Amino acid sequence: MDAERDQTPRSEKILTDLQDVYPRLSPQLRRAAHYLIDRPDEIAFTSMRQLAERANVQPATMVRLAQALGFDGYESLREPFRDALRRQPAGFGQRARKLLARTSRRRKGRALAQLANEMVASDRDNLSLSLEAIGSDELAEAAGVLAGARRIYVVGQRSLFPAAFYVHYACSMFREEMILMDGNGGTFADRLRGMTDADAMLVFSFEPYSRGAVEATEFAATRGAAIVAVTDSLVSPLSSLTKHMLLVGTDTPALFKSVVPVLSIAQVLVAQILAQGGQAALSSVAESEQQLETFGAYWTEADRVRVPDDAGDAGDDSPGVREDAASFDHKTEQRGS
Amino acid sequence: MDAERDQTPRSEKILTDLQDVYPRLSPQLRRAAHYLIDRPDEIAFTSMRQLAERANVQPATMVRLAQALGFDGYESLREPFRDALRRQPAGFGQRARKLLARTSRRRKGRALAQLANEMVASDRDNLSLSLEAIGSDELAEAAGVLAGARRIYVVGQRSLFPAAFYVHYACSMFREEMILMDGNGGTFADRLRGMTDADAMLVFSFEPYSRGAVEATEFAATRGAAIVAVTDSLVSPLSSLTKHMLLVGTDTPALFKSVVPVLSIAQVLVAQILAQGGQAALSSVAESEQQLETFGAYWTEADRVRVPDDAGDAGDDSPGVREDAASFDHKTEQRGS
DNA sequence: GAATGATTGAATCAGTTGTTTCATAGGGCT
DNA sequence: AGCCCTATGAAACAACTGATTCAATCATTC
Repeated sequence: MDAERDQTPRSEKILTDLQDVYPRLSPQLRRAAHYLIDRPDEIAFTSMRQLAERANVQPATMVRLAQALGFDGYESLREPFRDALRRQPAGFGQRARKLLARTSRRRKGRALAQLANEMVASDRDNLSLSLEAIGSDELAEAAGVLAGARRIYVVGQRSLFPAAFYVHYACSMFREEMILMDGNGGTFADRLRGMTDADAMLVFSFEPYSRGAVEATEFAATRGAAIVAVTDSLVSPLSSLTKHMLLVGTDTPALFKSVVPVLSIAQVLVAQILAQGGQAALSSVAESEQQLETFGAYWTEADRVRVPDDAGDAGDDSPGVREDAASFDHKTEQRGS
Repeated sequence: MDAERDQTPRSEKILTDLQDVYPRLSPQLRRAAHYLIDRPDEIAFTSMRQLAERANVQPATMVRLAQALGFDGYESLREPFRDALRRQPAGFGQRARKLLARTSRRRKGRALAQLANEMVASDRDNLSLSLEAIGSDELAEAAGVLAGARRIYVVGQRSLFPAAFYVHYACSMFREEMILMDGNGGTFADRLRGMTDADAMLVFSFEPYSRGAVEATEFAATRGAAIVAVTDSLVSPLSSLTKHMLLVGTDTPALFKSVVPVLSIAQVLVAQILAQGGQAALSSVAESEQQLETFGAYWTEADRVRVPDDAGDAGDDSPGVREDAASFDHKTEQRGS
């Protein structure tokens, strides 16, 4: 009884079993299992229906999943998770680490580990500081300017190209007339043609300020376009060109500056532009996603290689599927790959 | 560490409050309170009726006790105790839903400001959770694998292309044989030619997993290349293909998933690859930067626009900045430097 | 192309949930 | 005694719980 009290809670075993059985589950059951695997602790508190809703699954599917795992029903599946949570509120990370860790700890790893911790910690700090410094009002105003523009030109070079790309990509899901200023084939400046004062430019630039970004912004200023600049200093070359300047921090223990705060702000901008687009924007997103889906851009569960016989795909462990789960054996379907 | 960011859960406060109020309670309420004080964690899971039975009290008494403490009812009294046990920070999904409902209200600017705050807040949470979940040891090991490879193929599509681009860009500053898998001109797969088991692949992929990323990873696996996958689930299609899987969170109140944690991890990886490159890598960075500078890639102070005709003063320090920056004054002081 | 069987969605079930209501019981006060 | 007010118990409530059933759908095989 109390043999397994210390080490491995029953819930852990269930989760590993779940992963083993996963490839043999039906699509709908997979979706349920997927959610359960990602958020194991939810099941302890959440009711079947709520959980099903969050996993985009019929309520009954949760029961079926539980039964497929050899339990009587949802309630008995939930019990172990409650127990596990009751005795020790350990971190979600512990589990992932346990599952994946085959680490032989090195001495050298210590310094690296500390670097990792410090970098992430400073990103955390930067995030809150940046938003606080900018002020959400100003942010909303900048987003409003962008949302109201005819076209939005997005500029970001080198390490800030990711931010520009992200904004362009995300906004293109619900909005036309997004222009990303990449330098593909040396056509950087060409894109600026046709810019008017009805347009807006969103520019990301940190020190050292890349020439292209600055010049593009200057050009936009002469055309009378509204400019929103995400930059790192009040005396950045962009500051004299715009009323909407969003200052973000970049401090990090690492050699390169951190782009995390920029991307966070970029995401907020996108969300606010989206919000100002109203219902039309939302349905545009849905439409875009659906289009991508029918286009086959996404990998689907149907593409997963199914293992007909016993074979743990998770690795060399072969932790042994619980015998109750043997009820999957008859489901030996192999889909077209 | 700061993983214990809840220094004082609300549930603790409730318990001390309970003890304070205790003497003023009626006999029946005391009995209920007594049981609650002795077994505080029971309330998180047990139903009102069951709890009442164990405490030898009427079911309604539990409600009355909750109300006596200032809560709406048993449910709202239970919430803090559940939160305390919960591993993840309080309900992302819940917050998102609340936010969505709120957005439809008339005070739009208010909602936008709150959206910004909550997005950044959840990014913050995601950062620490992700690093904790991954574990710095594993992170260092993954970086070691990449650093030791002959070539590094970097894969990331759609919203995760920023991460791939960043890693490629940053690592190219100190390392050769970096290959970014962009789809420029439809040449996505072509880049994989020549991959051997001496190489490594760094792939970013979240749900919905883009087909190209998965297929590229599968190909790399057949070639025997080392694979480091940054993904969002233990049952992601990449999980069966690699030993080095780095799990990161993506929760955000906004419509799109957050890429911030991914980029943070990407930065850490870059820093660690750089660190393992030693002095040679460092000087490579310096060299690269210098080369960029002489190449004129960066804007310099000498390039600052002088105000030619209007508003007389054309001082070379920072003439145009002043008046525009006046509107930012209050922000400046908050931020410090 | 029809037949088969697994898989799914919707409706439905009895039981339980948290909460409210109401009537009774108790105890202090004039 | 009377009255008033709180405390308590019991019942009723609507909403929700987990679970079951059945028809429709899908993919596969003959």
